Amino acid sequence: MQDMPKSYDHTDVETRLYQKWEQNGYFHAAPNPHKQPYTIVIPPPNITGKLHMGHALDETLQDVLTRYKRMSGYETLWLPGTDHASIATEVKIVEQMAKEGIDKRDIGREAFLERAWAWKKEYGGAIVGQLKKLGASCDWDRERFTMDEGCNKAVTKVFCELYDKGLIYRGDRIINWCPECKTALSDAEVEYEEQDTSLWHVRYDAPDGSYSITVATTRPETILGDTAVAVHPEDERYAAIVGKNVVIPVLGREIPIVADEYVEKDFGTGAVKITPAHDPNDFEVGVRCGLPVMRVLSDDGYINELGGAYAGLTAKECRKKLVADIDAAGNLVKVEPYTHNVGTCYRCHATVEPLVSKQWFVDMKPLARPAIEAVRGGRIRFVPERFDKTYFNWMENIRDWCISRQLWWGHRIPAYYCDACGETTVQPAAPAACPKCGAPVRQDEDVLDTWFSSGMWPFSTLGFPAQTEELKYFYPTSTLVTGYDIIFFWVARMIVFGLEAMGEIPFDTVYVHGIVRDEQGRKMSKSLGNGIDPLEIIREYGADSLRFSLVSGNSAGNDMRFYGKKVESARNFCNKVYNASRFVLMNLGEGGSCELELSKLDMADKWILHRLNTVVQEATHNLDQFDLNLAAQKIYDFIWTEFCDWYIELAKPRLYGDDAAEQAAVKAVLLRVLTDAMKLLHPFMPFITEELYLNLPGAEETIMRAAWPQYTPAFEFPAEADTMERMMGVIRAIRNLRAELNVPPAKRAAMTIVTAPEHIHAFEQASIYVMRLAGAQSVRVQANKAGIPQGALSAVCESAEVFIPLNELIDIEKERERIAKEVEKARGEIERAEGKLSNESFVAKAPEKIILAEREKLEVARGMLSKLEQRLGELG
RNA sequence: GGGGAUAUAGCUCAGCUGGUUAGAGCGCUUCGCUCACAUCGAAGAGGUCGGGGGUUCGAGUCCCUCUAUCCCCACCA
Repeated sequence: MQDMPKSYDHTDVETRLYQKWEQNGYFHAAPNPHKQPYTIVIPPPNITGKLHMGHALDETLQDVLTRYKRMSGYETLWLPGTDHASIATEVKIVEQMAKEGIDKRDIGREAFLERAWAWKKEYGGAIVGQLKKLGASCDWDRERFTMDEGCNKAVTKVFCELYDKGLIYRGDRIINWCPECKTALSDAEVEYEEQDTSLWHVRYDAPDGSYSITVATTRPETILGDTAVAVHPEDERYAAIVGKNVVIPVLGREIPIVADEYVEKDFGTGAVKITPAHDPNDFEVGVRCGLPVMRVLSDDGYINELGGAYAGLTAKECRKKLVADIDAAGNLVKVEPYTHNVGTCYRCHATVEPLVSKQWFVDMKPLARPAIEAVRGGRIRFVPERFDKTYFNWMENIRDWCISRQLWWGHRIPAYYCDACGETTVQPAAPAACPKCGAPVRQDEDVLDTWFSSGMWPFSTLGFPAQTEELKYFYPTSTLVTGYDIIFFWVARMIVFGLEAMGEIPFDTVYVHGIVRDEQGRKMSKSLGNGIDPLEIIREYGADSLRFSLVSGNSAGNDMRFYGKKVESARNFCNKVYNASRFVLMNLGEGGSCELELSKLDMADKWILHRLNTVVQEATHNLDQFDLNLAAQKIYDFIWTEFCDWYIELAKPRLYGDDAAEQAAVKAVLLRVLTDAMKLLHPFMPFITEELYLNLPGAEETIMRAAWPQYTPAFEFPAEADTMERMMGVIRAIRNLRAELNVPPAKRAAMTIVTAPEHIHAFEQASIYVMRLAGAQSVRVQANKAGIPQGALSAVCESAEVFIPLNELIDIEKERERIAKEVEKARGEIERAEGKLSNESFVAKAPEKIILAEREKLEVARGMLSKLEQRLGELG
């Protein structure tokens, strides 16, 4: 123990332990005799090959719960979300391809996949390594739970089942198209951002010029695809010309004027140009009015051959040129500035183009109903509760979900087309030939939305559709931890698919957290460059510090800011914990372990054990309620303030004394409290607690499998704890007096404590503490003021008055000021309590307990006031 | 347009089912390197809990309202 350095070296400990844990398999589920399943499922975050703060928060919260549950005797299974079809990994892979000079258009899909798998594993593995540095205990080595094996089967199976039920269909709809990624997107994947654009007003004239109609648009380039102009059926202004034609300016094409309820009479000119191929509302109008669909934009964002003279231009170029041409033709009525919400791709942030396209869709309404019911009926609970509103709001207004993607990464759609007869076959395994005509078939080139497959995570990772042992044992799982930004993408879909495929909820609790922002409260983002690399923080301050700072000081569901100072203070706490252990180990001496004998305990021992009991109960309760921050705060305060600042100091006089029995008792208490404190702290700070725990006598193989501290009835010492608190009050009062009057710390004095007769005995016993902690040379306890030297300083506190004969040090003016301040305080308190007690309805209606407490407070304050006033009188 | 959140010490935030003289960390002031720890210890200053109503014996905590800021969803060209 002598060779323990003075300050804690997290680098050494964390590096050593994480290697050891990996070797010993401690990162994996611990065996447990009770066989109570408890599973935490982790999300497929946007892994970029690099850990970011969002992950760190996610993983930390999950791991805190996992470790706590494990120590409480539950079996835990922590599934990695990192190997799934996460989008950003694909980005990484595409980057890799670019580096190797591979163009994804040039290579065959199968060949690509093979290489991509290899990269995927490499990058995924790197992430898991980083998570382990954070202390996160995930089961990466379960190869069969990876996407290509188990998950693909699950996804295919569910897809086919939904298809057979008619809930998945293929058709031409308006979808969101990302011209950058060249794929369709679901509504959820579109992010709207406000952009300053213009509103162009364009006049469409009658073929013979006898009438005209003006429409406004934010996307003039879509004029190329106009197939009608619409007005409201009851709009008298246009009633006469409905059914007639107008000519599209510049292009010269004639289109009809139609009437549809969708148009609002009072907005703009009351007339709208209709482009069914490029706007969802226009598409609907087109269906109702039987309009042709004319798509003028290609997949990569260029105007196609239907654009005539404009073909080959980008949408942006086309807009500029067409507007100029319309202006030249005299049909541009006006241009006004306009702010408009423009949809962008949540992945690449390119402006998405709504366009008509043949895609696969899920009919969500029938699937949403049971999913809503599961939450409404309380079978699934959101923590904090308010997020169920977000969930309902989305689920109740859900629309068909576009699930096909033209990406390179993902589960391939199990649909097979026959070019000969046009038959489509949907089944899990590829048919050898077309079941209808026997001709060869080809599989759909598209893959599924990553969130479609992620939605099956709770059971696809457990082997579904095979009825594996894991599936039977762990499904339904219990707790899901994720950020609120992922509720729609993932949580809602898991609930839907869980109920659909398994007939059971996937988990019973969704613990929702906020996002980590930078010091200014801004979202961390690549473009701002304000992201903070968790690994750098770990390197500098340690994983334990990072974890603790992420868990403490903020409540569930709320965003948090990342502060370097906060991590620093967590680091300081590590050092504190380390040094407290160092102190205990240095003093345990040879032989180590000592039995805790209740009969030998001193007042201070009983106090700290009593407090330990309370903290164990409260922290356990907080953890069960998912109030992780409250648990962390209580454990922190207990260790730092009560154990380190008070108990260790209280222990010293007896530890350094010559009474062997006393020493043994103190050592036993120190050991017990420290051991339990390490266990309580372990979920929050896994590395340092493991390290220190293993050094303690009586430690088991690892703290991870140690039992969570329990409430111990034998440690209930309310009376002694109360006396101890009183003594602490006395010590504080003396310290205050010494500090305020600038009494030199070295100046020790013979003090006299005057207190009520019933406290004399206990206070006498505790006098060694006053000597040690308040700088007393000797302490006398008595019920009256006999024998106290004239003009001694006096410190007044709730249960006693302490006299200190340091007459020569007295500065009358200062002392008067100090006492006046205290008098003020006491008077305030008396006024408050009297006010309450003189209120008849308070006395009549408030609970007995509260009234008694108020009377007690009043009593104490009055006692203090009279002593203080008397003292003031003595000072003249 | 619909839904939600937040407003508490200089800063960042806690405060569980209404009852403490309203807490923490950082910052600030004054002391102190006493043999676990200066990544420390001791003492202290600092808040009419956004404004206004209401319920209650009692409200930071419940209800209404106003103001400010933020988020999500939907979206009228």
